[in-house]
Amino acid sequence: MIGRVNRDIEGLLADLNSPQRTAVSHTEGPLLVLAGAGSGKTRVITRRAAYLACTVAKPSEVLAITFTNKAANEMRQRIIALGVGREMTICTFHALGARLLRIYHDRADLPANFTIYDTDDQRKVVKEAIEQAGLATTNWSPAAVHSTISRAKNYMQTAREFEENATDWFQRSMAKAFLIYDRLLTERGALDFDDLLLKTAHLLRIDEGLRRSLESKYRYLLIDEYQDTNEAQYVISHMLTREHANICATGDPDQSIYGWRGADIGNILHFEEDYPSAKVVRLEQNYRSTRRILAAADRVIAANIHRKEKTLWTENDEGPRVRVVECEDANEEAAWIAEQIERAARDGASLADLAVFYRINAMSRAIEEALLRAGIAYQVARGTEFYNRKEIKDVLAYLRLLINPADDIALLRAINTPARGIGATTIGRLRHHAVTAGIPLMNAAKQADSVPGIGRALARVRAFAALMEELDQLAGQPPRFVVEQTLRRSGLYAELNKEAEVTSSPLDNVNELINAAADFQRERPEATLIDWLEHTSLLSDVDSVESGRGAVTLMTLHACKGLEFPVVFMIGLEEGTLPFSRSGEANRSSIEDEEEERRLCFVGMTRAKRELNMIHCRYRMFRGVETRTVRSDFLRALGDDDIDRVNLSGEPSPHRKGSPFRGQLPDDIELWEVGSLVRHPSRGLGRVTLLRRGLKRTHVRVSFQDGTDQAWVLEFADLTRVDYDEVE
DNA sequence: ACGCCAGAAGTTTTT
DNA sequence: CTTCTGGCGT
Repeated sequence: MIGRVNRDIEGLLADLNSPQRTAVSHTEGPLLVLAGAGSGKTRVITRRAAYLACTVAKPSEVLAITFTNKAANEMRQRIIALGVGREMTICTFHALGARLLRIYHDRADLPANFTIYDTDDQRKVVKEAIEQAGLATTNWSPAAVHSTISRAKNYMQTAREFEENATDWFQRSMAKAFLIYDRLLTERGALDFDDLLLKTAHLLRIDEGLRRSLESKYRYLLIDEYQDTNEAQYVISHMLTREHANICATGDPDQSIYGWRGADIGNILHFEEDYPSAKVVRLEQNYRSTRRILAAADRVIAANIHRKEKTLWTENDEGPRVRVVECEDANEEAAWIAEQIERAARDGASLADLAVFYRINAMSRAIEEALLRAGIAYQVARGTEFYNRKEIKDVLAYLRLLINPADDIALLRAINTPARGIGATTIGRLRHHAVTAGIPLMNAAKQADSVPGIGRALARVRAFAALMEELDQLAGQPPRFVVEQTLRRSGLYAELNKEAEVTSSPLDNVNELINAAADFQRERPEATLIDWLEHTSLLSDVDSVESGRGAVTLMTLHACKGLEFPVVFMIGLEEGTLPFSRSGEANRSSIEDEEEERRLCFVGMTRAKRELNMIHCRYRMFRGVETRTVRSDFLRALGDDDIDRVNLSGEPSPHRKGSPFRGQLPDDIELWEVGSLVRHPSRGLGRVTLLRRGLKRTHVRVSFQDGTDQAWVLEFADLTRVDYDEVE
């Protein structure tokens, strides 16, 4: 027996390089693995988890936290393949939070059946909160308020604290909405995504007994993508390792791309200060990409100032040159990619080897159309989209209401879908009754008899309440069965069948939902409806990506993190798109934002194993208007040597001298000052109100004659200075 | 109560 | 170019 285990341990270390081996065999105490792109990090983590389970720990004592469910599943498969039991806990921070809060709900002061609200639901609640706070939704966009709330929660700031820190009317109003938002969630027994982390972190802080017992249960903690953890996740990981300090963080500061949602790159940069006894291992040998790809990626990332120097090297061959392609517009871009893919396929490549990355989801459309036209199979990494479909949300609303009758958002969706003749007036009356009695809408519906003025609708509301009670009898059955019965008994199925003469896709989708429930049940035979709903709420976009499906993969640059493909196409290498900036808010794009964009570009480039194509268009549609673009500064960083530059649009390059779009400061820049008169081709005459010379760019703000303001990066603004005497 | 139409509004990235 | 909203008509 001992002999066998020893052989296994040998096997776990056998084909690793020296730093990898150090990381895998380090068992006790804090460990930081700074793993450059393609340096075999996944291999190290899985081996290390298995190594722990073969030497110092029981599998159930190892907790591994990954960034996505997909990563968790793959890791689990690999560990099982290494011959280690299935008892290891491998999940995302959010899933861990959901699980702990579900088990220890009474300590966390939550109902056992709490619902997890998705972005859509969260926004609806925010909207209600804004209204109840007496603010106008015209001035206070739910999306903006929501993102402020979310940001605060990511920093573990409660609504109360937010209120205490509010200095002006604007912040006090925001605090008001925040407080109401949280109250509404509580009333409905609902948590948002941020709460899953926040409440878990809070629980571990206040309940020392629980913290201790969890810490000793999970004696070894592994956290992947540590550079993308936020404050709440940081607290959770520290609470779980306070005494044994067996924390292994892996990540790469150069791949930190979630700062906008509260991720703090400082967590990984200051790991050694948090754990002075930390062992630090650097993985710098890249096994993934060709030398040329690596060199190109390095040239891009090297421009970041706030950075720990790191040298990635490889023994791989040089490979073909990186290609930079200029297209006329998005259609040409898409057509060219389709053509390249066709050719690659003819040459024997598998479609699964090819991927297209873009900065924003909206950019997938043109590519999809071109691939469709060419008859090329593709998959878009947008797993959550399926669950955002109307017909799917309709079914889920019933299920959520079954689990949690206090979920008013779910009731409002289900009560008149399919149409039962319960309209706005009746719902208004139910609402009023619910608010007066301080009860959820579902209870109000059950007491419809005592709702004043309900009239003819009484019978209909009663029928709905009866339906829910009938379904409630089934709620303990396996998910698949409940889904099916809900579809049948609610009348949704009949409705979709009727519609199917026009479009069958909604019907197909709900059937797909039944399959999804069945699959889940097969994976976890003991799973309840609650488990399945939780699972569906925590799905992420990449989770739907399957390798080996024989299809080209389309995804955002954020979604591609952690993956690799032999051939990569990156599109939209244009200022404003990559790096992304919101138009008219040039003054908001800070150095930090710009560096994060550069890291995003770096992440995309380092996914490529053999061929990397970076494409930019001279024109791109923006809100239905064809807009002139400027090549991304990231392409300039690549230089000209050793790069294949392809120009598909035969026309003269627009970047010649004299063009206002050349991305250079105007020749007479020294004459520009605040107060200068300038002319813009479409906006007319204006006056410079701000001129700020940054490290790399000059920002300018202009106030026009019509009273409007506009901010630009001067290099890219189509402005010319006008002398006073010209104007008179 | 519900469907249709016109007008406005809005687009990062995600658990 | 879409997607959502709100108002109006049936």
